[in-house]
Amino acid sequence: MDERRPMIFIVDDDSSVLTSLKRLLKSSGYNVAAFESAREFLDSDFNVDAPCCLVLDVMMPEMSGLDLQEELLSRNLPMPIIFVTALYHIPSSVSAMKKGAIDFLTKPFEERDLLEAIQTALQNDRKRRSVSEEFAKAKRRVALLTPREQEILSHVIAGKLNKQIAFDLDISERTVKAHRGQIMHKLEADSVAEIVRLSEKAGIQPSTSRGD
Amino acid sequence: MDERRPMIFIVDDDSSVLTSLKRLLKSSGYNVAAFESAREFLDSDFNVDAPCCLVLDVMMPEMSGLDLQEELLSRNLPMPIIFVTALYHIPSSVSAMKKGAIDFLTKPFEERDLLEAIQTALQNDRKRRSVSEEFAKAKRRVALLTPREQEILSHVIAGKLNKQIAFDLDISERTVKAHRGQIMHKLEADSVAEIVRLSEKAGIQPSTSRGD
DNA sequence: CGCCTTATTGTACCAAGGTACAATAGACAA
DNA sequence: TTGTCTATTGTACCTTGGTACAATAAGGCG
Repeated sequence: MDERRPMIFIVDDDSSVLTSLKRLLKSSGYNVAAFESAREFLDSDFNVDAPCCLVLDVMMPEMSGLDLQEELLSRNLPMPIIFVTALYHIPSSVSAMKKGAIDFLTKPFEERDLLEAIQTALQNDRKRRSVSEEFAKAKRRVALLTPREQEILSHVIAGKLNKQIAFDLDISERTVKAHRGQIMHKLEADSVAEIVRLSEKAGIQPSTSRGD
Repeated sequence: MDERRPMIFIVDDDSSVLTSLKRLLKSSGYNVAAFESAREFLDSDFNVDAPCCLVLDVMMPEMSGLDLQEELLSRNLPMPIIFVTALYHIPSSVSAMKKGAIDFLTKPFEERDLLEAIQTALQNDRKRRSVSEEFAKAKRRVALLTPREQEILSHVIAGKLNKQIAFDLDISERTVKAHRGQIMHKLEADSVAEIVRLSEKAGIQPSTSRGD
């Protein structure tokens, strides 16, 4: 369970708010990086290898907090966002929440609420990271297989007999066995059950009777 | 893909709003049931077997829309909710969204926005129903197995050899084979891959080497 | 041109899964 | 008590999976 210290990014065009938030979060034990604009944040290296989240002001010149959220989504850069705003505009808050924001706090807000939201956000990010790591690991494993082996794999996890696979691919049963041996070895698995689960995590679809 | 006609529930203490919403939604082709209070709705038979959602007013005497949302959640009665409100209160909207509301519309709202939200809500409900039906189906299948058979099953989907299962449970390999045959037959499966997938859907955990 | 990877196949053998044809024993209900 | 369900086990046999011992052939690369 060794884990890097969580990192909180803050983006707010009001430098006094930025400073006080920074102080608050640092004193709460977080690593903090503060930015005065969305652009500045986007140009930074926010793709850190630690659980993180973004505390984001809504109203900012040039690129608003909502724009930044949109930008991160379209670039497929997952980042839990906690909005803070002095603007009381329900459609904004609803839109932000629909797009996955963790919370939407109106200034002035309780420190406790922000810290709680951050806890939630970090927990989300940890979860997302672990799921995505699981997925990547499974993909890496499967990537060790040759295309032909992956083809055989999709038949194996469909529960087909070697005989059937051989027929489907028009090769000998012996060849299927050879590939299958390679698959089990490369995936470091020693049962069909294991490779079924691994394949599911990797998103491999079982072949449907007809050649896929 | 035969499916019952979607059902929209409306709860609003303002009977004129209720009437006009009812008319709008009926004319859009939905079945509609309207209620003047949360309590009335809760006392009704809203557990229909069709995709549905709830259009819910926030401000109501006795039990507010948010209270009703909370009540449904705590009773584990899933129902996509679209809030409509004349109250401009961001924390309410954020809270509602955090608790899974589909949308939170402020009056007056565009008909189009409501209809779109309803589309989304119904799509959500269809998805939820299909997932939950898949789950129930898998559970029903597994429920056909005797406790002992389920025990064997958890070992089988862990990828264990009959020999190992026999050792773990201190029975003969022949007995394991007998149970295994029963399992395959009752689950109408003809490969380990199939029962691994079925078991996953049913939430059966593979046994960890030690007797579970 | 050799070397490596990949795909293919063969023979032979053993281990594992599955089943047909059984029997025994306990629990529980009609 | 009798019958059914469940769990258990045995013997014998066949199928399937897996592997050890290979060999052949095509394609890419230094």
